[in-house]
Amino acid sequence: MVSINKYTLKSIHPYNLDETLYSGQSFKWVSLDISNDISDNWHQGIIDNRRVRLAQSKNNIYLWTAKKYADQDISTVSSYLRLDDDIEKIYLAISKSTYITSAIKKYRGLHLLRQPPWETLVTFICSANNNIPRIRQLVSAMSTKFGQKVTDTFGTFHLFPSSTALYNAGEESLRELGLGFRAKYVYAAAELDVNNIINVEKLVNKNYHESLDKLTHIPGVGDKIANCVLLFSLNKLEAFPVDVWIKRVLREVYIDATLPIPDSQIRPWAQKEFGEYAGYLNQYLFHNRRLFKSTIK
DNA sequence: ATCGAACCTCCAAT
DNA sequence: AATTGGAGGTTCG
Repeated sequence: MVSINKYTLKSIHPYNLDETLYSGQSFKWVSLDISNDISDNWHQGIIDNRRVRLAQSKNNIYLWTAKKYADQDISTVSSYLRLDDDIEKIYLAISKSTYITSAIKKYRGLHLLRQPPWETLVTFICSANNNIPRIRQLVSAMSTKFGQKVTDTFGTFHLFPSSTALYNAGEESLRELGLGFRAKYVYAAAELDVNNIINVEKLVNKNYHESLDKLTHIPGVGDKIANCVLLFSLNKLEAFPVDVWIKRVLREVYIDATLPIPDSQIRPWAQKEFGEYAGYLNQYLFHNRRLFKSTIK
């Protein structure tokens, strides 16, 4: 009989688990239809090689896992959720407009994640010219087909496939999963990683600009996707992905005829304007503007 | 240098 | 019921 328990991860800073897990940084969390003494709103996901269940009540994050793995999982989850970010200090640094202070107020506790670099890279290559349900579908299909099968106390599941697994899979079978033109790019990224030419896992030790340069040398990875990888997995809080939503909100709030900035200069302009935590500001701008889309396009 | 179009696929909106 | 347009972008001409 395996012992399963719920563990508490105390957050000394405000945290909003729901907003964080579904804020377009990760595409593999699912909401469970299970309720128990702790919560009726559990989320299940995989971090590295471990499947975990998380819930929140007040300022406590709850981890539901086998006792045997508790220590390891607490440490993995704390890092993944960035529980140690001094978010109040970050709020002070990025509160540069009434628009952003109102977004912070609405989504207080929304955090960036610290995800595994390789799967973040592949996921965001798959995000190009694509919609969220399909990104989720592709990530799931790649895992089921090419990821290592694992059994835990909750049943069986598949890890996100390694670069070797995707390299061995080949471009054609990735195309068969529905990746389309992105199959070529994922395959190329796997090949560069396998041959030790560009290892995204190793970029965590490099600075922002060197990592950006390396990432954008991967086919299918431009400035936007590279900045997503830098921000969501490589711990570069100054990274600033400029997508259609960010462009929209910046033009609505900051940039206009009196401050004309060409598209190509938006990212460096924003980093200079918003500073070392520009990436956190980006996440709040994005989240706020995207959830507003049903009202105004 | 800069700027559209094309790119795979799926599906919601005509 | 068939067709078109677009989706959290990048590349190619």
